[in-house]
Amino acid sequence: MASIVAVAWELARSHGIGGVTLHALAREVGMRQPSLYAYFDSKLALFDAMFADGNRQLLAHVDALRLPSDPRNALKVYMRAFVDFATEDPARQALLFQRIIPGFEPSEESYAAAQQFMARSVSVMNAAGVVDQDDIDCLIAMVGGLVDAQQSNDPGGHRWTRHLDRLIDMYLDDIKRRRRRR
Amino acid sequence: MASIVAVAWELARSHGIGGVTLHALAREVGMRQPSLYAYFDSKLALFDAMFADGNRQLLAHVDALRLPSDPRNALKVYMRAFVDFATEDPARQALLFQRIIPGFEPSEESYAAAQQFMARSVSVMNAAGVVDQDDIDCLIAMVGGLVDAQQSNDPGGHRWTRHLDRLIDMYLDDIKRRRRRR
DNA sequence: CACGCTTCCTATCATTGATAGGCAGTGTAC
DNA sequence: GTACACTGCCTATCAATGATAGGAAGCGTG
Repeated sequence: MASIVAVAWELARSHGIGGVTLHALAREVGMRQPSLYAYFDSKLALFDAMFADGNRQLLAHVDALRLPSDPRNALKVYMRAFVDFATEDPARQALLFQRIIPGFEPSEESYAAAQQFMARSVSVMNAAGVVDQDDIDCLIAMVGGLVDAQQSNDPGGHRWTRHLDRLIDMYLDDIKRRRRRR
Repeated sequence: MASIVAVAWELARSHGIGGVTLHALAREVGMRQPSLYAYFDSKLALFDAMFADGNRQLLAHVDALRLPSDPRNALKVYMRAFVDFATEDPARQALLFQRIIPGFEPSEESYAAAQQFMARSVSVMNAAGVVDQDDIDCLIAMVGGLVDAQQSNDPGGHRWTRHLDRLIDMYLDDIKRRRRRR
């Protein structure tokens, strides 16, 4: 089952996440299309497994980081790792962070992996002084916006993502400034 | 042809942009599915027409605004109008601003409408002191990130979009500060 | 050996986008 | 007034794709 998911990722990388076909996937793993239904109840179930797998990859990616002791730098390194991960594989990014697949909604179980990554992110943000839910929301939206704009308008480049550190600095400074004002 | 596009938008609103089917669309306009090919060379051509139509709607929406004379407030009102437009109809937002449709790429002609909106946006940003391409990019990414996060995590709400004005202020202030520093 | 379980197969569907070819109505040229 | 062409829509049919039904081969256990 894990190897089927791995082959599915290969297909997604070469033909886009929407170009993954059960017939092609079955051919690639040396089976006939109906046999895949022994492993996945539906095509959406396959995507669900891929979603969970991708989030586990992401978690492993950020857990392998050696974060600087300075919380602000740690946040930068962490977010940079996320941005790199997201822009590295467009198909994966599409499945994990966009609503590309019509009708796809991650299962409770697969969503847990995503929430685990989210919790990890929040702890890094907290350490850097991003504590309020509003600020967490805004920072996430900003980073997501960078990734999205990068992917949509300049795939493979860094016209947007190169501003990541500056935007983080700007936002952290703004938080500090607001805190001082109170 | 315009009326077919209008019906297609209705279908998109009720079943999602991915749920638009040529058979259903034909039924809705009182024809058989193959007859639609007299108006659109393919389903992607239909989406292209919808893309152009949606961008014209957007352009009309922002052109109808009476912008405050203060450039900063004008930018806020303008961006608010955009955010409202984008979050108002998820299906339209998906077609216009996300890469939802596998294989869909707007035609040169339809893309012109999008660029027209972009040019309008840039002029409003310019007036507010957002001049460098880098700053324009970042501001667009931020606003897009808000819309995206809103749509994905809290559709119909305003948990993210309510921070729009504050983020604009923060970014404009940052530009001013950087300018002073030079 | 008989039974049951797993694994994969063949055959077949329904849906959907797309193509081929035809037919009725309408207007125009001669 | 008849022939012709053009427009607008139709029926019939395809190929691709996701999904289901039912069966056969292999394998282990009692």
